[in-house]
Amino acid sequence: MSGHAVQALAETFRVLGDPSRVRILDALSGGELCVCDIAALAGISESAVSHQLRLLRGMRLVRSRRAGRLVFYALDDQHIIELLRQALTHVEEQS
Amino acid sequence: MSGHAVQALAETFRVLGDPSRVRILDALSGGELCVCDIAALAGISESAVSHQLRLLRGMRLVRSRRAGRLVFYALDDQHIIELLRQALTHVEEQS
DNA sequence: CGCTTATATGAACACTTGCTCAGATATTCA
DNA sequence: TGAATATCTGAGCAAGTGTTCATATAAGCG
Repeated sequence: MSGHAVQALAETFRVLGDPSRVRILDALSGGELCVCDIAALAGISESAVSHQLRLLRGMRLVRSRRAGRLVFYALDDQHIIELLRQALTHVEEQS
Repeated sequence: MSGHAVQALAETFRVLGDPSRVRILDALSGGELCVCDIAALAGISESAVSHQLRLLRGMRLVRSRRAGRLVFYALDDQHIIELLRQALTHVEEQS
């Protein structure tokens, strides 16, 4: 495996390796949501959600769309959701 | 998704979210190796490898077997390798 | 037993991370 | 325009992370 591939792999997993981001992505797996609804569903402050969304947007895992005062976010990387799903079956089998 | 599942998912991804650990798991994907060979293949100091191997062993991702002065490590979780493989195709398609 | 080699371990340190808080920006509506 | 609402942003901080270094443990061998 090339050094670049190692870095990219680790970076991908690192983004998924945080409970808040997992919650956010899970919330978005049901469809587009505005920031305040993500915050409510994930149980995180709106500021913290906003910070994380910026990170996720930077990594092209989510995309945003403004509608008036609201900004809607949606998943923008089907592979990531596949990874989440596969890992979920893993942790469920494990315990 | 339950709170426990979120925690378990994030923990699983967090372990994979470090270049050294990715390199170690990649080295082991070819089969059982002793600590010094893992260190040489992954390009990490033996001490650092030992620390990471303890973590990986604690999470049941690898298992160890002593043979004289050597300790051989091997992958102990096929799901994790599947995750690595799937993520690898992801990062390759992405760029 | 002493010497050597392989691995494990603990402390210390630099660096990163995710949060909160305060304030900025953007948009709508009266 | 001014007030209200939604989101974003930067600074600061407490907690966590991965490494190195020194040392400990374990096993083989003379």
